[in-house]
Amino acid sequence: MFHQQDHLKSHLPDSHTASRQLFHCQECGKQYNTQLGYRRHLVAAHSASAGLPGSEGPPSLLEHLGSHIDRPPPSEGNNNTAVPVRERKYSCERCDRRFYTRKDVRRHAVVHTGRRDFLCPRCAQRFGRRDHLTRHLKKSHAQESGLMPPCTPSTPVATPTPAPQCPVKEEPSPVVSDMGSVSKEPMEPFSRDMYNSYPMTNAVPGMGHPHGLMQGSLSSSMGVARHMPPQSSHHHHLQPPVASQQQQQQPYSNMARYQHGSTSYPRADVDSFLLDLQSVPPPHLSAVNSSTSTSASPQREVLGEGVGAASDPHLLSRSPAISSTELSCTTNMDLGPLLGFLPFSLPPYSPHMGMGGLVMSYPPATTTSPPSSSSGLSSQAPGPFTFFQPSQAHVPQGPGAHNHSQLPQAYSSPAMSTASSLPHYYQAFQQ
DNA sequence: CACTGCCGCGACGCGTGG
DNA sequence: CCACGCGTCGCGGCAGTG
Repeated sequence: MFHQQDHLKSHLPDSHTASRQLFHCQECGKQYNTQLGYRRHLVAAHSASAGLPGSEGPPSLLEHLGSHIDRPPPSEGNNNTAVPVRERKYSCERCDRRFYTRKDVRRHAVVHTGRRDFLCPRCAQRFGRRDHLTRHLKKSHAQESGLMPPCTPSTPVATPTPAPQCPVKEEPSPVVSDMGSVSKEPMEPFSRDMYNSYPMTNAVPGMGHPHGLMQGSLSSSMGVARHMPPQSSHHHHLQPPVASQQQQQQPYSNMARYQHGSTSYPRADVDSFLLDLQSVPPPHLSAVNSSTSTSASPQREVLGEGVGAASDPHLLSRSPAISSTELSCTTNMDLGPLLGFLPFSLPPYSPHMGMGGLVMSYPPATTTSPPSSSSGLSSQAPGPFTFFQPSQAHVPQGPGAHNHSQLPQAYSSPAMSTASSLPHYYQAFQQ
């Protein structure tokens, strides 16, 4: 709703076209989707330094951040302070940032890897940390889920999936490349190594790198379907100058909007996409996984199967039986792009998802539920969808059954076999 | 020591009032 | 067109637990 016409005008170009202008900070190279954002940045980050010396050129974002972080805290300023100085003895190999604890360093690694293994089952947003996903769910989907924040143990678990988290192991997220641009140096080598195991963009088309997705189905389903008038669909292919440059790293056409700090896809876009998705028969999903997840990307194995697969995620993920059920639904549509995309970026937006393994119980009310069904997806989709599955490990539980014990296997892939038993963070380091 | 989750801060996108 | 305020996300610090 826009009360003024000019508001609508300004809204449209900004929010629904890929061709919108990007604002580039000359000093640090950061990009902004909005002029406001750019201005704020200038004020906050460079107003003071405008006249200051010291800028030896545009520092990378990480370096820039590091400069702040490494700066001794106020109390630390003086060595003579009564308060014992706490030192950050653990430093990041990739950016020299220092942390108080080792675990902080590990967690920090996500910044470099750009990995976002935690996928929101409800909106396809991805997060690099579990707690971020938790927070997101609580804040953004609390009411939707109606029940509660999925994460809460209190959740009545019809389905053994208390945890909404769906670690999607594997896949370099769009952010990664973004990160690379931001933190030039440290990032480069690292990310490369990091993703050796999973070829980034083109190597494995089937993998459905998010980018690919964006270009293909996603873009079409997203912008075109709802936000954009049919004629404007071409916007998705337009590249902002900056974006084009990035495109090498990130195949997405729309990348520009999605990168930059926040990985989150514009909600509106996501919503529309999801809606679109709903309109599409779920079957494609199944098709996808068979083609992509299992074969194309071994790594991206299923995490854990939802309820059905609970007993044996592995089986589920590859189970022919399952696929057969899925196949029954398959259509002839060329879902390649979409499929590829799905696993990484979007969960099938349907109630089914929830049922399957997601921790959260979605309101059954979801209007458009593809016929195929509820039982279907959750149980059947071993493929990409499994990503959405809650690591059922959480559920049943016992102390023994815990993420780490089960998920890893699920994740395991030839390439990452060693990582399988490792915690998420460790996996991030796997090379 | 590892892992998880909460908290606070800073930053950005977006909608809206002036 | 500009500026403000809100909502959300990224990130680091840190406490709790096993």
